[in-house]
Amino acid sequence: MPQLSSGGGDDLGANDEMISFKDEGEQEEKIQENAFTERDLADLKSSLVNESEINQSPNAAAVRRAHQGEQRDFQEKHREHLDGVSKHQDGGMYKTPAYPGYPFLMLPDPYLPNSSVSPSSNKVSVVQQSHGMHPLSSLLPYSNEHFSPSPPHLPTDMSQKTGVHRHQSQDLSGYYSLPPGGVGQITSPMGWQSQPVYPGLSPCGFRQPYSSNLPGSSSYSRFPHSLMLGPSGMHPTGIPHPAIVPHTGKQEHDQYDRGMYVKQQVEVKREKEPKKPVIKKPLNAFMLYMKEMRAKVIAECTLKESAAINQILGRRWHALTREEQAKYYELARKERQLHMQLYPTWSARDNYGKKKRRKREKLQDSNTDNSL
DNA sequence: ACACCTTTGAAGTCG
DNA sequence: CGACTTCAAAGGTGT
Repeated sequence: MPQLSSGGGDDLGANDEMISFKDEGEQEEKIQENAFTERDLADLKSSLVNESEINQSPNAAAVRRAHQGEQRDFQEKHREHLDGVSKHQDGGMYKTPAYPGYPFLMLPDPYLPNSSVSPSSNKVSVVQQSHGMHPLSSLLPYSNEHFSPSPPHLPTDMSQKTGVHRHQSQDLSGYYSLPPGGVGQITSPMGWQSQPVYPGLSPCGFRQPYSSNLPGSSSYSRFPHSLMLGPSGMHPTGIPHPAIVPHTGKQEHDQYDRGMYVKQQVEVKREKEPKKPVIKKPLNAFMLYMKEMRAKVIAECTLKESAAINQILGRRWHALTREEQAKYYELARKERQLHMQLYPTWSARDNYGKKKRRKREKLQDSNTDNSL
């Protein structure tokens, strides 16, 4: 498991099984397509192999359905793909320009092992613009300069655990023009608004039947300026902060993904006294990947159960190359940095006990039992 | 209404 | 320092 945060020693460049895909150009494109198909087939195989173990879970039926759906889908896709490959010259299922609207990945990847990564090598199938705007759009404002100081393969400031200080305005100001006073007027070139930055995009040739699923508000920057937020976590501009959930007793996971504007405005009216907003944890690499890929998996597998989807995504995550994963690790790292910058006093501890209260109570019960 | 499921990774806690 | 726990997203499902 590649851990970029593990001190930079991770030899992301030391690609073992994927090294054979390093060819450039069209050849690589074809090969990557094949790789994708093979990966999916591997997934398919593993799903078949793992079926017995999956059956043991309560979600077995759902998962089985998921796998069957995936299997069916993959088989069809594979068939199509084979046809496509034979016809392929100007792009098959995964055309090169499939990600024209994903600026972040269009950026050079100096933090990747092979900074020579060509645009085509960025054709991470996972990174498609299925949303109105990329969920990680908060990171779009990051400039290349931010990446540059880091070693080609790993940033030196990866040591959040060891050395990252909460205040890194110096660091951040490199790509966020921070006022002396702190995180102020961070202006994003993309804006946080989910403008149809990539209008009509249908990358990867994937159908996008999720318009209802992907409202315009789905991808605001996760961490805009908290300091500018109003009492309800609302940015003065009217843009809510994705990491801040108005405390409504129960945390709304989808607060920022589904009509949160309206929702929050209604709540603002309803709630007269400002309640303490809940600042959520920054998403890790896998969470970012899941967020990105969920819709795709749903489309492919006609699944809805998140548990099953997450299983698939977990397998696909492992099937990713290190380079592909590295992008998400880097995004996650930046999310954490930004989170730290925006909420210097926040700690993950703050949200402890808000979800698994029962477990804790259970533990406490057992403790008290022991003490008795 | 709310916990659970399911995944990985980060961060917190504890011994 | 290692092992363990909790939370982050998501939405169907079960109580």
